[in-house]
Formats: sequence, C-alpha cells, structure tokens
Amino acid sequence: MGAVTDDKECSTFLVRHAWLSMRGVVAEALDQHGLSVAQFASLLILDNHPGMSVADVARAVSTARQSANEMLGGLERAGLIERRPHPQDRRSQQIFLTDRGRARLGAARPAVRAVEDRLSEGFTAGELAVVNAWLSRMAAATSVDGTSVGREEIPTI
Amino acid sequence: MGAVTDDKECSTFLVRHAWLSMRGVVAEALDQHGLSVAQFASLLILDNHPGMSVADVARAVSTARQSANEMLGGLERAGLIERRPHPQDRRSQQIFLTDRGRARLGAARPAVRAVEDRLSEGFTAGELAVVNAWLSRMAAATSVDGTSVGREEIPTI
DNA sequence: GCACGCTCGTCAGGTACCTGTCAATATCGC
DNA sequence: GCGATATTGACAGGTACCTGACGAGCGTGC
Repeated sequence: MGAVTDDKECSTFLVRHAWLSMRGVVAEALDQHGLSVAQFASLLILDNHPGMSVADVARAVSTARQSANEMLGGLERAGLIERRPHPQDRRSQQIFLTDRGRARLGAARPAVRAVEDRLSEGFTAGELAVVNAWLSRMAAATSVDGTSVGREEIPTI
Repeated sequence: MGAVTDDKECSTFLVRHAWLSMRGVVAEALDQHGLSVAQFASLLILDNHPGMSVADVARAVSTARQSANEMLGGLERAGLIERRPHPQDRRSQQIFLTDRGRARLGAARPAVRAVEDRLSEGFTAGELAVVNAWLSRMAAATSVDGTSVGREEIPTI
C-alpha cells in the first residue's frame, strides 16, 4: 500500500498537509450547509463574541481586513449576519449573527464536530492534549502582536 | 498576557493557525536564501527523488500541475533546476537539481532545520512522535488516491 | 484647541493559486 | 494491432487571497 507520509524532513510540510486535508474534509461537511470554511470560522467566532468589527474578525481568523470584509459580505448577502453602526466609534461597525445565522451555525456545528471527532478517533485524551499543546506552541511562534487593545481577550481562530 | 490559543472548538483552525505561523517563520528563514517555501519544498523532494516530472512534483507538494509548473519555472530561471526530456515518455520531462540548486538547498536546509528544532524545543521525543502520528492521520484523511502508478513510492510533502 | 499617531472600512492593483480544456502521448483491453 | 481511457504539459479564465494607499474618525500629548 502506498504509504504517503514520508515528510520525515520538515514538520512544517506535514502540518500543511494536515491542514489541507482537514480543510477538505471540513469543507465537504460544510457545503451541505452552504458555508465555506472561512465563513464557518467567522460565524463561530461571531457567535462567541457578538459585536466584533470587521478588523476584529480579520485578526481572529488571521486574514487581511479586505478578505474578511469580502467574506462577511457573502454572509451578509445570505442574511446570516448584520452590520450595525458602532454606538461610540463612528468609523467601525458591529457585526451580529441574525437568527438565520445562528440557526445555520447550529446546524453546521455538530457536523464539523462529528467529522473532527472521527478524525481523532483512537487517540487518548492525553495524546490529544500533547497535540494541542504542540500546535498551540507552533501557532504562537509568530504572534508577537500582543495588541489586546481595549476590548476583552479576542481568541484567534 | 493575552493568551491567544482559544480555538477550543475546532482543531482544524488550530492546525491552520499553526501552519500559517510555521510558514511565516520558515519563509523568513528562507528568503535569506532567496527561496520561497514552496520552492524549498520542491527542491527538497527533487533532491530525494531526482528525475520527477512536473506532475509528480505537483502531487508531492499537493498542489495543481499548473501551480507546480509556474513555481518550477522560477526555479529554472534561477538556474537551480533543469528539465530534460524523459527518455521513454515523450510527453513528460524529468527534472533535476543543478549544482547551484544542490548548493542552494544545502545552504537553506540547516536553516529550516534549526528553526523547526527551536520551535519544538522542550517537547520529548515521545511527545513529538505522538504529534507526528496525529498529523499523519490528519494528512491521510483525504488521501484516497492510492495512485502509486508505476514508479516507486513518491512521498507527499 | 490642535497636531500627531493610530485604527477603521474601503478602493485599486497585483499575485498566487485553482478549475477547465486542449493536443500529444502512453497504457490497457480486446 | 487498435480503439478506449488516462496522463502530461501547456493554454485560458476565474477566484481568493494579499499589499498599499486613501479619507474619515479616534486617542493622546502638548
């Protein structure tokens, strides 16, 4: 059988391959719900942190403001989110999930969860904790920002 | 301190974040050697498997043939690889590292290795083995191809 | 007040991918 | 041998990102 994983040299490329593969699986599970992976991530984080601005979402999903804005445009056209002017800051706008958005997310979330659980099947909780710690260390390699400005703790997806 | 890793919900996005971060770090280490991350991956795999075709490289780095061809074009213009017509198959061409390419790779490889080692510092060999196993499992999630055609075992980067 | 620096959302332009397609060639079934 | 199918490298065209810049607005220091 064609053993595929020979990336013995660079763990970076193994991580990339894992990401591509997981993205594919998750995307497949998501397009039954009419969502892209990035849109799902945004809905997820907006559900946990209502009232974020476009720039906040961009930072959270670690993409450019421009890209986040375009993707949120799709969500807005689909009626899953709505933008409201920020009461204090007149340049930014707050983003909220609509009822449709919450319903869509509620339908998609267990599908993704199921897929991810199936993928990690067979690993013990302790092993998954190690994996989590390692990935977190990797993810923190370049997070030199530290710009937790005014608002409270915005997690990065 | 602003704890960043709160992707408690979806490990997929944690993997993505890890990949983006590692790619950034590796890219930083590589552009001192005038290489992009994808180009480095290609040189790496071409060094281990001389004579691969464009399509082989594309499969190995899991990208489209078109993208691989463009990227290899850059490497060719830089004089790091050369294409030769395949002796048996007249539609494909074999790709080999030039001496310059080998030298460039030889210079870049320890830099990347050092960066990756520094990132994983503090984890035991057993823990890293677990991480490796988990990532390999994830990477294999969509590898339903099994098209190890004629040639011998081509690893995927 | 007011100049300075920063961030907001947005516009323009570029880059790096992808899919879809094509002729030429290889490979397999018969 | 010979047709059906698949593969290779290349050609378009589209998409999804990014960077760079802009005016508008916010915050701080003087």
